[in-house]
Amino acid sequence: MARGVNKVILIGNLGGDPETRYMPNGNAVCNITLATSDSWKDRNTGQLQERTEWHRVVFFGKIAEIAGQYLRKGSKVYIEGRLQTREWEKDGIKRYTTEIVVDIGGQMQMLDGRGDGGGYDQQPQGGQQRPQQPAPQQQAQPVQQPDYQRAAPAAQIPPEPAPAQSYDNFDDDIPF
Amino acid sequence: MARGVNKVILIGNLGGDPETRYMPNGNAVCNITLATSDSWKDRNTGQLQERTEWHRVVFFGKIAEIAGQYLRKGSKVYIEGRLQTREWEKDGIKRYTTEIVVDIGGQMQMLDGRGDGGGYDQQPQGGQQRPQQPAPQQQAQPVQQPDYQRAAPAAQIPPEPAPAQSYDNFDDDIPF
Amino acid sequence: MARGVNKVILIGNLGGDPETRYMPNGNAVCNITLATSDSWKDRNTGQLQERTEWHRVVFFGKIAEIAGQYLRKGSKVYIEGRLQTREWEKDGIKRYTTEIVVDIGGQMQMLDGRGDGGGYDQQPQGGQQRPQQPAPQQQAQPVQQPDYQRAAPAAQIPPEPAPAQSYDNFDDDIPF
Amino acid sequence: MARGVNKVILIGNLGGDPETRYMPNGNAVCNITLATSDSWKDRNTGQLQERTEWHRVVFFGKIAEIAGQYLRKGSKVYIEGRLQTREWEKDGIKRYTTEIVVDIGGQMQMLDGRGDGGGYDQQPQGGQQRPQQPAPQQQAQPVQQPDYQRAAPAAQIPPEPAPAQSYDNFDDDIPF
DNA sequence: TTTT
DNA sequence: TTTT
Repeated sequence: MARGVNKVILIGNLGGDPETRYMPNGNAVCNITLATSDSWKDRNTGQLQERTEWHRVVFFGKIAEIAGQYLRKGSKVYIEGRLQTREWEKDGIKRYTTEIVVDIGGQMQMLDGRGDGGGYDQQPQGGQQRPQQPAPQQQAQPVQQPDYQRAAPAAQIPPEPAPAQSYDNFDDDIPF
Repeated sequence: MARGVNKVILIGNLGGDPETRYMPNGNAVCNITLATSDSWKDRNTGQLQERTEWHRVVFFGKIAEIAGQYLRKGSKVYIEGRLQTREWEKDGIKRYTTEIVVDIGGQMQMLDGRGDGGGYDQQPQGGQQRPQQPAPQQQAQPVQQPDYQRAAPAAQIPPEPAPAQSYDNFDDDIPF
Repeated sequence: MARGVNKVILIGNLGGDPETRYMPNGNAVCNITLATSDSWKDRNTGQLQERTEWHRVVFFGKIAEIAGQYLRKGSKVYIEGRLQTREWEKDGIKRYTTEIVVDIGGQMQMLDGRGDGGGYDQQPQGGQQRPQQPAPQQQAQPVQQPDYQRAAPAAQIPPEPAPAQSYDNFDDDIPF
Repeated sequence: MARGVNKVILIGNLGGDPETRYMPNGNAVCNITLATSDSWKDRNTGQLQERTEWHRVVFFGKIAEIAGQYLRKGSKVYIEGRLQTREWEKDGIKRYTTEIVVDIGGQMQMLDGRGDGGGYDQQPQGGQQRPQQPAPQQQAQPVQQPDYQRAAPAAQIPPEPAPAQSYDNFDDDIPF
């Protein structure tokens, strides 16, 4: 149940390799940082400005395993998740960090054509090793290039023809 | 698995009561039409123009049951689904209809404060009756105001403090 | 120009009245906090859990004026913006706050049927007064229930007929 | 103004080269077809199924010129637009076609790393020639790899640190 | 810390 | 008609 909508959609590049860890129950958690960039012309100087926004993304569960396996530093990726802010403390001072959580309700889509992470290598990424005991059923699953969050579509789905619209009789009062 | 993203987000009002039917296997299918409206000033005449777009939305599965149960003509609703075009034939002529499919990968959120459909009555909606034999487990589920597609969130969730940003030292070259 | 996508979509309720201020150049800035809620059943205890996520939303420009004018504590609203993290300092310690920025590239949509803020009163909201000198042209604009970000649509817009799909010949291997 | 939300987000590949035409007033219109694919395992046979959905996308205005210039058959692209259904007639029979309209309120983002269309060549695309008389100002604009719909961001935007969350004390009742 |  |  929910009262509200909390949705984040990002397309960006990884600032570093993903970091995957495992919880005591065997569930995976994978962290990445994602850069999205804007550039615009300064109104006064006319100079081209650029600004990069960095996002903290955390994957949970099966999607975390695949993120850790296929993404690499530099990978371009589509992310759909939700905003979540958590509290932490340093030197007795409370701080807050906002993350984009991607779990069963989210989506991840690699955008590097090759089907790899677009990164440096394809070795299973380092970091904390998966505990061997728990959650053996997840290891068994041969994870291919995934989707997540995609139900099987309905029965038929033919392409949709129709003549291109004629705009010849349009006047100035139209679509833009 | 998916190679691509196919997402539709709508907020609008139902043009009529939902129509729910059941497939041979007991699964529910619910159809609604949804109106979204735009208005704008004609560039030439300066007159206020209005245009309503009508969308065909089809729910599948458990979310179809809840849509049929809670939505009514006039209800305001948030919909998240995917585009799908299907072929059909009339008088030997092929036609195509594009619908917004909402199933396990989608979301529905009622936006009428009361928690009912915002519509005329609250009687279980008519139309085809659910077959009594199949899928009895779904009848057992006491469906409250639903969400769908929402995993249990992470552990803590504190409000987030921070002073409002000072914009006093801003010049003209900013956010807009 | 952009290299990436940075989009946030929220539907929630305001935790308090909006706070509007004006920058030296006359541009408005409006801050709100928005709550989105999730509830779910604890897997172990079966108890219903609830968690509220609080979001800091900041409007800029014309949309800030309308947000400040129409939204109130408790208002339900649809927001489309982008994530942005800014640095600030307290007691010599750097902190970071993530906000959802809504400006010309974003959207706001009130979801309280009445067309008012759904809140307590309809008085022009207090807080910092608008400076009288700059940007007088914006005061002149009679702001109705707004949209933003909506181009005039194309010429015609008929409702769309088509027979409902027959699912009678479906087997178990379908849409969900 | 709008009463409702009508948003489509697609990531897919072009089925053919874009077709650009110009309206009498000099405004560009560009049509593409976009494929999004799903694959899933048949529940009964266990076989991998695939289904491609084809979308008709129409760009208007400046974004149409850039789409026509940079996109090619096979290009991967992110699209944000709105649903619109238009009526047309053939043999005295009314038909309806649903398109995704991308104009000033939408967005386009090329996802082929190279910065070209990812397609076959980079020659200015054929089709109807732009009329030389009207809208000369648009020809003057040196269109680079665009964004659209992106306002200049706020003043500062530093990266956001914080220690990675410790999940060691988590039990089974968490994020997924 | 990414990318073009 | 695309892509992997």
